[in-house]
Amino acid sequence: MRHWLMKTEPGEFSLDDLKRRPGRTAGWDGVRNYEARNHMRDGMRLGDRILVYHSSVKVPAAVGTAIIVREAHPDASAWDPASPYHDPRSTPKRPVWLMVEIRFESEFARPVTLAEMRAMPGLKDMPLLRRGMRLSVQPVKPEEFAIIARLGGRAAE
DNA sequence: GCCAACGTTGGC
DNA sequence: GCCAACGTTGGC
Repeated sequence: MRHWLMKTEPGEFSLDDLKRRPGRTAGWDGVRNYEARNHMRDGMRLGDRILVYHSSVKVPAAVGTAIIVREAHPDASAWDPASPYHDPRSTPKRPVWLMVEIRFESEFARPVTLAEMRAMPGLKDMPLLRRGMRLSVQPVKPEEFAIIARLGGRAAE
């Protein structure tokens, strides 16, 4: 089992939104970056654990966890002209963009802020902490996942 | 194929 | 709101 971090702007879609969905699941559509797509396609497998991270907010933070419940499949929003994620290069015959489906697992007792992560020696190699890192789907080491889960007030398992 | 210009991301 | 960093685009 691998571990990942997925960014989302809570104004668009938050961990709370995920929790309120029927079945507490959601398709993670709208990823329009090749490296992120390739992580979903080549790396993510059923049961992998996700850190859900809220970006573009006053206090950016990891707020909880989720699990992959469906592996990469075509992202239909790409060929929907009405979607903000529309990309005419992608068609049902030749999909360019992919999505996974995730299910809510836990909400941290308290958010683990970016500043807090920067202060933890055990997290210093996380891509998230690198200057200018914008990748919205990133691999996370099991140790890093455990540290963050513990900071958030949740047993690491 | 190079690379400058441009648009976007996202912390601060 | 600023702006650094990055990915993408398009002229050549």
